[in-house]
Amino acid sequence: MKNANSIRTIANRYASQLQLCDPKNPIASSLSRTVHAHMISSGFKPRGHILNRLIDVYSKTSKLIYARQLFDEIPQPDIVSRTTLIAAHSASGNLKLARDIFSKTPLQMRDTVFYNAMITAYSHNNDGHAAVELFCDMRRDNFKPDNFTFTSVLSALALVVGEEKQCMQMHCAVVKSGTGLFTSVLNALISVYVKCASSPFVSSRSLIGAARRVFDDMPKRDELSWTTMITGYVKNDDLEAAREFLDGMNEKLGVAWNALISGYVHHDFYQEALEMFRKMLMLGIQLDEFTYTSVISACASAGLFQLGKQVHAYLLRTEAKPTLDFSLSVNNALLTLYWKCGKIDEARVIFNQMPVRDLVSWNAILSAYVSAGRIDEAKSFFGEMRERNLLTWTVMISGLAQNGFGEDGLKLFSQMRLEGFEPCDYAFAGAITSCATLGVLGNGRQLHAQLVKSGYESSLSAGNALITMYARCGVVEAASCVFYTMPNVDPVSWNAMIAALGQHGDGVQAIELYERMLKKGILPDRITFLTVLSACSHAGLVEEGRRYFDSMHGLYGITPGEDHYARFIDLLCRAGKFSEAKDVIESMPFKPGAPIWEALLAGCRIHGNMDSGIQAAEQLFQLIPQHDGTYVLLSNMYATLGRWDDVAKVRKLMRDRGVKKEPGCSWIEVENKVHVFLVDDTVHPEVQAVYEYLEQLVLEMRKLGYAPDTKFVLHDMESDQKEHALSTHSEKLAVAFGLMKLPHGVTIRVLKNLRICGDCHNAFKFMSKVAGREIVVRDGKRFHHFRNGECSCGDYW
DNA sequence: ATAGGGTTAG
Repeated sequence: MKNANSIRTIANRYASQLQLCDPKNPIASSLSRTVHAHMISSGFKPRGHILNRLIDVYSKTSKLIYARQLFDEIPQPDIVSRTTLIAAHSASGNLKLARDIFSKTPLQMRDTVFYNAMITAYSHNNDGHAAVELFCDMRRDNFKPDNFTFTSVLSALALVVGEEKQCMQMHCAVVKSGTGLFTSVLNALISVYVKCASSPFVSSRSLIGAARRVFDDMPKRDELSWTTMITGYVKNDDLEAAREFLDGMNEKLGVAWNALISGYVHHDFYQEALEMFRKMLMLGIQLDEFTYTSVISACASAGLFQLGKQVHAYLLRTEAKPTLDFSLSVNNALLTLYWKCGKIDEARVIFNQMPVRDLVSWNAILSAYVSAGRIDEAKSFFGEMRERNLLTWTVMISGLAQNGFGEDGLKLFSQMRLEGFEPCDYAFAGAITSCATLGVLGNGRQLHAQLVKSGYESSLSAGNALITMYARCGVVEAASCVFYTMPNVDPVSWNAMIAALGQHGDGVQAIELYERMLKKGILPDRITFLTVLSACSHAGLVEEGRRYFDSMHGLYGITPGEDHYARFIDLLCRAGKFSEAKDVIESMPFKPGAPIWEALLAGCRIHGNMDSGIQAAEQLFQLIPQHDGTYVLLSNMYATLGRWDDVAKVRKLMRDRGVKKEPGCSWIEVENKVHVFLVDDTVHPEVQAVYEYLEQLVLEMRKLGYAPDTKFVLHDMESDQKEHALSTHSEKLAVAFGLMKLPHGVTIRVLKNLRICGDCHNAFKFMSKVAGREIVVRDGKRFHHFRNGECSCGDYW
């Protein structure tokens, strides 16, 4: 008897000692260990609620092993200890062990709390379906769900909900169960409605309305209720309603303010975001890492470098000791601020100094190098990365594509898949852009098919990339097909399609499309004008071009940049309006740079306007003496005038100055109508010989009855120094007729790419098919005749 | 309950 009493006293003492082991208490872990040790040394065997309490404390202070040990020593664990351990395993993320205990527990032993623990376990580990399923099992087995059950299952449902019906069913169940007065249940219900509203297959308005009604009918609201509604409106793009709610809140809760600030930032309302930040400061609302990261990110997107730095400085001054997590996210935002404001090296310094870095930090620096076109650094940085995600690959692929490394881009795209990443639509867009820069239609088509197969058919970014790809590969029809079947288009799509038409010489159609865009109420931007001006220039639409140029500032308030002026001048000069072009140059608000003089020189070359041409060339020699294009243009201008001595002089000048001719294309006009594309004439030091040869060919063309306005391509196969690919056609000049329909740039890309592959034969097959014209390739005495993708050979003369 | 990397058009 005495013994039993003393044991009870001891037990009570242990119980109260364990009461002190609140998991929030920093010494809880060691204290519980001490108490437990004392039990063992004094021979006290914990049982019942003391044992459960011990298990609970262990599991909540990340000493799960001890908890499990204790549990395993119990011959027949009661329902409380089982419940406790399920919660413990759930907290450590081990769903399997939790489910083991659950399934080994006989039905007659179970109770509602036990089910609640398992439902919560699923919910916390993001397995919404399992949680909902278990909830159904539980009701089927006649266990009565309580308010905790509903809170758990609703938060699980919020993870997976996709249909309005599910929301309504659960709502009914809540009402019937009589738990519809609990704030926590109703909060969870609101969040179910809100989450469902953001799913793409439902009408968000009616669901957010349902959430609103739940909110309005609540007997008691807490901070969470308000915040859930506010974030709900933010997520459903109704910032005004969110703002109304925030203003209706009595308490000024930082979380709610942060949510709205982030909403403003995501919708590009940077001023509003910053305004709220100022107000928070004024009202003395507690700022936290979320506030700082959002505000710095707002500054980054708005290009407010100084302000962003000030916010950071304020943070360092006021926050006593930011935790590592805190500084991580803020530093990540800071990295973006720096690189978006052009301070790439400074961003790298911050990166190096960061105490902790994560993938976000690495991706930010990768984007920095890519955005600056510093591809070598981007490549080596990418190589250093130990961990990569979809975003990493996407940034690198599109970075390569945009900087002219299409082949590398495609290689990386397939490597990415080999490493087990399913490309998202942005990744596809990058790969498609790679195809566009290479002019490889077959590859592009394949990607298009894969894109559709992966379910990204209606993706905006991929669609826009496809338009450009098809256009650059010479199939405008496919480009317009993509454009007209896209479910959603944006200004980028319009620009891409206008450019596609313009590049193909369909200037009138390009302009018509532009007019249609205006009628739809879409505002042109600076890129629209670049494309429209090029299109006019291409089609010789001087009046229209002038009108559009004037409307830029007059109607749309866009100040023309140097690139716009350059295109306008190009337009005027091609039309022979040199005096007007000079007036424009003089009226420009800035000193003319290289693009302006290049446009002038190009026009002079076409019209044989020697005086202005030389003048422009001299300016260019001063501005960019090593630029090969100037020499080519100048020598072509002399060639147009038949002044072969001067051509030779320019060539000599080029050699003396050590200017290397990049492989590429240029063209001259012979007798006003015949265009000749030259690809890399470095192997012909005597350029005169080439031109004489051309003249001879023109005569031959005439004899053969070709129309005098036919464009043809002169392609030197041998000139590709880096390649081994000396195919059958490699040593001679190849002349291709009938490429009018292929835009200049495409011709270069296709030739270059196929030449790299060493497959000239297929290059011409390809072109004959795409251009829909016949191509004749000279190869010594032999000729190859390409027609509609087929080839026949014969003797030339 | 709130935050921090990306894409497409010239």
